[in-house]
This record gives sequence, structure tokens and C-alpha cells, in this order.
Amino acid sequence: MNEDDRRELADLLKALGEYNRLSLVYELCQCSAPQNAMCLCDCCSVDSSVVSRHLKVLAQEGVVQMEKKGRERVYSLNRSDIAGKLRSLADQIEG
Amino acid sequence: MNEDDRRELADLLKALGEYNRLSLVYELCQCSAPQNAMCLCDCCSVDSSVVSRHLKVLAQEGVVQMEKKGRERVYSLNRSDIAGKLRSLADQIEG
DNA sequence: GACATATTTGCACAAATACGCAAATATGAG
DNA sequence: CTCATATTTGCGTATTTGTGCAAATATGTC
Repeated sequence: MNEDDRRELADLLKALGEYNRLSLVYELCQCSAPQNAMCLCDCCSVDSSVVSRHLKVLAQEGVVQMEKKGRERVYSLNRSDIAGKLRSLADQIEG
Repeated sequence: MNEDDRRELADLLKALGEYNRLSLVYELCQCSAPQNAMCLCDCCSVDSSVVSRHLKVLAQEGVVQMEKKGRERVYSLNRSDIAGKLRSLADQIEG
């Protein structure tokens, strides 16, 4: 694995490695339909601006996908993509 | 998943989500025998004290295991343990 | 005991980060 | 257009974090 890929993977893990962001991911896990930020706000008790920033980070790392829907923006997990990367790491670690 | 478990998982991901620490993990990945810190120093160009601290973090999160061996301390990966946790997360994300 | 090597720890510091609040922006509803 | 709701952004702040250097500690070797 080259350096850039490793940096990218580290950034992904860092994005997931913050409690409130991980909570957002778990919340999205349980939703079949995409959710807006206000709804996601409920699962972690922080300001909506904070949720907005966390979702931005998750989107940058490809964890979630955003879609404009009228006045709100709905988010959904890139399930197979992230799961694949985590499994790939697991495989490498297990050797 | 309860809150404590989630916090613990977030801490694990955070430990893995730093470039030099992830590099240490990859380095250990490729070693069949446990390695000491001086050897691990080579894979990331930082001071030995920094490596020491990173290894401490990884040990606290259960990523690596330390064993005293004379004057040096050798580290090895908890391969199946970490791989299992990553796969478990992947499974939950994939739903 | 004296010395060399391996590792940790104390200290200082710069950069990153998470956070809340208030203001700005976007957009649907009336 | 006006208003209400959803979201982002600017700002200030407190905390965390990664880092290097020097000193301290640990332990094998002579």
C-alpha cells in the first residue's frame, strides 16, 4: 500500500473515530431511507451546526452521501464502500 | 450497541486513524516476529519518544501487545482481535 | 560498579479539533 | 414578497494531540 492510500485510509478512520460522528454513522445504519440533519441531530446532543460540520467531514471521506431534497439535505451511508475498506484493512491486519 | 462500547470503538478507530500509528500497524503486519521500538522507528520518521507514545496508545486500545525482552520491549499485533472488531463494524454498516 | 543501549517521561509548543452561539444563506409555503 | 424552517459559516474558545529535545529510568554487558 502506497503512502497516499495509507493517508487516505488514516483520514477515513479518523473520521469514524470521533464519538459523535460514529453515532451519526450508527444512526444512519438503522435508517433505510436517507435522513436530514435535523433528524440526525437527535442522536447526538450537540448543536445543529456541529452536526452539519460532522456530516461534512463524513461526506468528504466518502462515508455518507448527500442529496438535496427541497429545503433539506438528506444523507445516506455508502454502506458497501466503507464496509469494503474496513474489511480490506481487517484482511491485511489478519495477514 | 451501548454507549460505552461505542466510545471504546471510537477510541480504537481514532488510535488507528493517525498516519504514523497506522504506519506502525502496517509495519507490524509484515513482521512474523515481534519487533522492538527502535526497529519500528525506521518506518516512520519521528523521534523514538514519539514512537514510544504511539505504541502506548496502540497498546491501550488493544491493537498491539507488549512483551519485555531483556533491555528492549517487543511489540506484536493482536491480529484476530482487531480484525474481528473491524469486520464487526463493517457488518453493521453494511446492514 | 561503569558503561552502553533501549525506552519512557517531563516540558514546551504549534497545530488541529470539537464546540456553541449568532449571523448569514437557501429554499419551500403562504 | 414575506415568513418559517433547514443548513452553513464566521468567530471565539477550550481542549486535545502530535512533536522534538533533554533528562530520567531500566537493563544487559563488560
